[in-house]
Amino acid sequence: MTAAASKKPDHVYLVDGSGYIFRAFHALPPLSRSDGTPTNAVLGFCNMLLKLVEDSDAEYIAVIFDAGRKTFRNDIYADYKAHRPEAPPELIPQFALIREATRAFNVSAIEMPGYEADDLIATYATQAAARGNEVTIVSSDKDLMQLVGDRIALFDPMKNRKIGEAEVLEKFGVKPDKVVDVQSLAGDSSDNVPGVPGIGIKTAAELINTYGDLDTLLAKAGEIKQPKRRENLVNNAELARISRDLVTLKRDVPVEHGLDEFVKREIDGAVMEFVTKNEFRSLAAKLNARLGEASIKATRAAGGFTAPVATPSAAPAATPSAATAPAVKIGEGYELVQNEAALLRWIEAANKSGALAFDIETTSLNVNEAKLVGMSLATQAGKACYVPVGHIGTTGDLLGGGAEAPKQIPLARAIELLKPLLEDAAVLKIGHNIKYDMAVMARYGVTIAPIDDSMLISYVLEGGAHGHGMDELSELHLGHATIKFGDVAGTGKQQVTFDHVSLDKALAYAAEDADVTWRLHETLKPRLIAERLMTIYETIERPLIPVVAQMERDGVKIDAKELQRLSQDFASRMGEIEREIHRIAGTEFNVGSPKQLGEILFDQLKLPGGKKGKTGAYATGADVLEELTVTSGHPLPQKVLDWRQLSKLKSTYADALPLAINPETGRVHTSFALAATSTGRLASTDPNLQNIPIRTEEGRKIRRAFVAEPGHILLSVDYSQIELRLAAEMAEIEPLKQAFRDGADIHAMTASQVFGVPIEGMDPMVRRQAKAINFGIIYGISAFGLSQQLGIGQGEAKAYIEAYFKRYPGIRDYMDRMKKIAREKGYVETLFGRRCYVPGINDKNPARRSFMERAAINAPLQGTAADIIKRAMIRMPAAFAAAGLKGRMLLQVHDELLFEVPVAEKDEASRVARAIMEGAHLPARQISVPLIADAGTGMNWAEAH
DNA sequence: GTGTTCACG
DNA sequence: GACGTACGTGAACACA
Repeated sequence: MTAAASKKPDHVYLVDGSGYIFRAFHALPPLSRSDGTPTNAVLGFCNMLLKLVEDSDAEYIAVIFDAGRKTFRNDIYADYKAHRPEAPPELIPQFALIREATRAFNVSAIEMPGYEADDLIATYATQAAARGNEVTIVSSDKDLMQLVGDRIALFDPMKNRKIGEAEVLEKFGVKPDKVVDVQSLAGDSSDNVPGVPGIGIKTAAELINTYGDLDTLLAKAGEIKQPKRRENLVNNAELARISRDLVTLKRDVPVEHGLDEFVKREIDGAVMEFVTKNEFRSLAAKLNARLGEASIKATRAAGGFTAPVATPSAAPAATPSAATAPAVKIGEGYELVQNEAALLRWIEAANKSGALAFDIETTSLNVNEAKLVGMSLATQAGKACYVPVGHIGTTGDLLGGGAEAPKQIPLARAIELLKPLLEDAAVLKIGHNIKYDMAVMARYGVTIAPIDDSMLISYVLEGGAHGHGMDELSELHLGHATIKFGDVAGTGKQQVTFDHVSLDKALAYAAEDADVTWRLHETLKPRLIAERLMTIYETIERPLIPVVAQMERDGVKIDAKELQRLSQDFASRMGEIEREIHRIAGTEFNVGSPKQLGEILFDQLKLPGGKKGKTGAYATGADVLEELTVTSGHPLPQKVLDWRQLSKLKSTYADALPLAINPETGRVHTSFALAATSTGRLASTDPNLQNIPIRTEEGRKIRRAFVAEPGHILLSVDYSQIELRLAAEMAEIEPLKQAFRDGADIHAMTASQVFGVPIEGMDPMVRRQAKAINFGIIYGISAFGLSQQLGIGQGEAKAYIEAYFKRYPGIRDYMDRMKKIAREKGYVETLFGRRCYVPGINDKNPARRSFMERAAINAPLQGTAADIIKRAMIRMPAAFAAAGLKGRMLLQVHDELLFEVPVAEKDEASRVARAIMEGAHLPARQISVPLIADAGTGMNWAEAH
């Protein structure tokens, strides 16, 4: 035994497998294998286990599971855990997989019928502590807190923090040995432990601290002053005792396996089979590297090499202390940089390494309002620092306790020192959503280049599979729970801006972000080559960053006065309509409440129909109200529709947009999200300028408030029918392609081909139906969808689709092909090779599956169109410059680009923009139908369109 | 925080 | 044939 030989006691890790799976399942984004089996919790578990095996000082490891729902506690109290809902269906297959994973990692998986995992953990922890071992229980279950002691600690793998005596005291208000007493009184609604009514944790702790323990308290319950509390305690003493039996963990379970069986074993090749089967690509890469390393070491050792083997990470791994295990690497050893000498050392290190991860902290997520508070740098995994430049001390409470502004390098000086590095062409700057850092730093006169972006790399690799925020990716690829912003700056009303955060907290948070960014880059960048996605990243996503950043910075001019006039007009008309609605309904109610409206329409007025959705509320959407106008002839639904339109226009646009005007520039600066959609499109937020009204006359009034500077005009250039053209191309619909080449009326042609009517003198209704079919093709047509769109029966819709397929067999082939590819690979591809993941394509729920199938059909079309306009955007600034144009590109709305150009440039700018857009696919791809872009100009956006 | 509704492509 | 639908977004509001 090693225990006797070494001074340090052996370290035993007991992992609460059942607890982990529930928490990981809810904390991690949904992921699944290409056969549809969900795997998010399994991947989280594997990452956690790997870290434990590789990075901790564990001598013994076991994972403990619940064997079944029924335990001896049900004999004590039949309702124990009775309220527990059934596990969600996506979780169920993961239980078995996690046991499988445990064995694949060569770790003991322990369970025992009749006992909960918690009891087994209590038993083993007690045994191990008794023989002098140190015990870490990996779990965030508060029920295990009663076990904490000198030799036993908890480690919360989701929050990545140790739970010792201090944390238990914080949670329960008592030391670990009294936790049971507090729980017996307070009860636990999630486990259905009754406790004493009216007593929560706060009160329970107060009582136990006064009386010492539960028995003494119950014996002296009569002395308690508060009458209600006294009565409850006296009457429910037995309930408290039963509760105690329920929450007290059994430390003497007659276990079948001894601690010695848990001795840590090395991971071997068996694990690869498991991770491959479950399609854990980045984990496989990590394991491959480690297994390779291990086998090299073994070979060298066998060959008698005596020289030390160099490891890739230069820093020797520190021996993990009990306080921080098992997450030793991320989050440790960061440096707070408060003087120039220290900063210069980091700059030198970055120059040497040729790359640095860079991240800034500011007072706002909004680029234009953000003030720089600090910068963090990482120059290798685990080597990171934080440079505060704008901290203004902490705000104290009423008793004081606030702190003075801390020592830091003056902002201007820090920027002066860092600017050459950030602009150095020989040093790669890696950021996570670096567009933000670039935009803020640009305001301080720094132009960051060259760049890489770990968020966009992740987006190119796995767009549509999950989100790409740093927190989520850290969990996914590094198995590390990052410190959350709310953890350092507070949440809700107490949240403060980062300049008020204390330096120690700021260091831990900010330096970790740079460290994690570095590691994500290290993990993900090589995959771009391995998975043949480097081209998408290097020719589309990365070059788009500065282009979009410039558009955001330029912003668009808005006529606030005009919007205020519109708002007043809308308000007065809404008031009139509202009075009429109340008069017709016979009661006053909130027209804006779908619930109240539904009750008025269907319960009170007894209008026909009235379908309740899954939440039990009547549906009152526009389609329902329009239908109701026809079927009932009642005037109310139309009034509500009118009111809703005005209400939408007023609150979302007329009132909100003026508030978004930046006082310094006098313009509105949206933010384009580069990694938000599953298809490659951009998304616009804060405010969303991609959904400014245009379809109705009232709505167009809003668009008129988007104006050009004096001496300028707005130029709008949009692709004509781009997705349908791409459908013709990608589905090889020859007649459709020919029609586009001929510049024919595409919908009339479809009508002619499908319904067999001549184009000359065609009924507009017939053309309209054909148009709906053409749109349907892009969306992954369904009989139901088409019937809804056209207001016809499903049978009729089905017949149309059949006719279409018969006429154009290519489209059916295309649809089947996309579904097959999505099922087999989990993603579909655009013409340019962008992957669009379609998770859930193999779902056993047919509704969800159909949904994902239609997404798989649509994504290559929508995504290719997105690729093309992005290529155009990237070329636009240079094309304008080459033509001597001063015009600026302001907005992108999926198939449209909006420019602001000097009046004199009107024609030339239109010509250049159209040429760039129409040739954007070249030379990378040839498309056998022409891409057409139409240009329009005007004093405002409505005129230009 | 979730669901409904509606603005856009 | 099941099951609930056209694809992709973001913001405001009501309600829990």
